[in-house]
Amino acid sequence: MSSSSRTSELLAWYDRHARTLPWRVSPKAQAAGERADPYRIWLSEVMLQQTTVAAVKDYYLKFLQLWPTVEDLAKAPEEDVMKAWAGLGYYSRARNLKKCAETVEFELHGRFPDTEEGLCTLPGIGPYTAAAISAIAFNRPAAVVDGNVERVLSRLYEITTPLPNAKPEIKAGMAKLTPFDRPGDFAQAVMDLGATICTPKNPACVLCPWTANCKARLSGTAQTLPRKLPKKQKPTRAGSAFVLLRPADGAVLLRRRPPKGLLGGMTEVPGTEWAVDFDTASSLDFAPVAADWHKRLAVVKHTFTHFHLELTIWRAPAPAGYTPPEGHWWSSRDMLDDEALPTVMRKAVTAGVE
DNA sequence: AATCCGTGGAT
DNA sequence: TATCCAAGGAT
Repeated sequence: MSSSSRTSELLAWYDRHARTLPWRVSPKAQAAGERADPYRIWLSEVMLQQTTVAAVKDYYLKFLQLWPTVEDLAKAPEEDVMKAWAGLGYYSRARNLKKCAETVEFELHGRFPDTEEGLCTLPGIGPYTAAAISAIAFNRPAAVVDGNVERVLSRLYEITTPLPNAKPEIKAGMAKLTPFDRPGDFAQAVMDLGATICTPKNPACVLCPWTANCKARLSGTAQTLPRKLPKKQKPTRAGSAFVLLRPADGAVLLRRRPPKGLLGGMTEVPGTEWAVDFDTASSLDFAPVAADWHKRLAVVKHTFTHFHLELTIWRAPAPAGYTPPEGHWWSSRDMLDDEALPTVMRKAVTAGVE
């Protein structure tokens, strides 16, 4: 079995089973002359970083409607971009998305680089995304390696070296397999295979176009691959959040988080620091204003990438004559949906007002 | 090199 | 309920 034969078998499978996705130009449409738009491919790839297709779809369509071209996005207020991204997570992606759009529009005459090297210099574009854009949007034979490809190839070649140590070997294997003809379709084919057939648990090997020459399948180890280095457990941090309500209409006091770090640049209700050894008893020392604070019964629980959070929620009506300090503002109930509130803060607001 | 950075669905 | 993990990148 030559690698070129494997390649054509998978492309034939892709011609029949390619998923229909909003950002994808199907093999049939390509045959009819339609070409991928680099802006749309880039936008989808950034959104898809560490994020499921299902979670991305609505955000992608919303972004495309708000900003149909890289010029539109480059000229948009960053605040609007953060609001549109709110809830999707990994908010540095949104800030880098905006920066990248500005670079492409104002320094590169509105055109994305077509090589991996050129793409890699742009904010928010790393080795995976550069290869994906190069292959899918510009038809260049780049070796695209994401989590799906790592899983599929570690099984195909029965690579037992744990990730991430196995990455160079997998990258080399993908480079060997990737054809000069239809490299973008091939990359998407391997990713579709990983997403629909060669899944982490209970892979559907009987449906796989590569089943006959998959080493792990033949030796019965597919389920156990890829191996991964053990990850350390998450500590639990605690803190308090303060939901201050404007007596007249119930508007909620909000403020902006610092531009970098966790939830950087996003909107929040005022709160304490989050720490493992947090002392809830002293919470009110950190309240935005002296008021008639009452602790809510429900504690908001939320899990981030590297820690669990238990957030105690306090509520109070704003004292007479209170005006929001610098960097704070009132958000009326019907405006809350439009704020750049990350999910944990939506939970906090909900727990505070209900 | 190791750590930081969200979220929600599947199991 | 707890864990995994999904089209990773920046520092």
